[in-house]
Amino acid sequence: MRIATWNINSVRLRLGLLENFTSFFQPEVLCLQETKVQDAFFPIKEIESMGYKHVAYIGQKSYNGVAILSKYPITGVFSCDFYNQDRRHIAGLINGIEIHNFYVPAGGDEPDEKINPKFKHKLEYIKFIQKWFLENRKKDDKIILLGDLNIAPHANDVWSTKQLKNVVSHTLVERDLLISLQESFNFIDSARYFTNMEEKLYSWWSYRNKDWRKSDRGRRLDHIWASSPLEEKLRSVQIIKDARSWSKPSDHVPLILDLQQLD
DNA sequence: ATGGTTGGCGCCCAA
Repeated sequence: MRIATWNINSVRLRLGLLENFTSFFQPEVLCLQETKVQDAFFPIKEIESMGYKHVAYIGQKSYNGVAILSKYPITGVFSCDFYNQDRRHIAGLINGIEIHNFYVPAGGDEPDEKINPKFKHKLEYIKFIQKWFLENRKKDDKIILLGDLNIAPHANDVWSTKQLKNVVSHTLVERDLLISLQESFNFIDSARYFTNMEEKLYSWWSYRNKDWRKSDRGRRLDHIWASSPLEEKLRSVQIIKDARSWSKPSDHVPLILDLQQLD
């Protein structure tokens, strides 16, 4: 089974790119973040015509919004309001795996929770996710946790760990919280499972860099984690870097995880 | 140290 995640930064604006991506890479399951559309206006017909007959989505006007597009049935769909009314989470069961799609708050500019409520929100959001999994799920459940987690946890998940140490997404408090969430539930960081820690890995390049490929000031903000019962099923991970140079791109590129056919 | 760009919406906010 091929599972992908992509912060698409407006699903309606990028239906053409979505069509190109899905027809070329053929993910059976695709999780989107920042759909930026209310449910009444979600482009369900267009997405069904791309082959995704099972779609779960929850959105709001202008901001946030998440969706799961699937070629297999989705059951038990739910969304947690972890903190406020933001539409940042949707989950469902597909082929025996519970898939959790997250859009973690970006956290604003100032990495100080005393003066920046957005940063406080972000830290609390990660703690909330951790608490929820520890209280509601077991480590031997088959779970995929993926999405735009808006944190680059390791030194080589950013272009310069020194220059970004006080930049929201790579501060020590964020990195520690994300790694704590991962380790407390024995989640496997699938991209790092297949690529050693010394190698740079990015999934996001700012719109503000004129020549993003040349400067290559990226960050790995998007993740696909698997619970330990899925370890033997992990086959490969791809980060579709070329997507950043498509016409009218998202600032995030898709990640793809291939799992061995599940029985 | 600063500013750079994008999307959605509506005359600015969030990223």
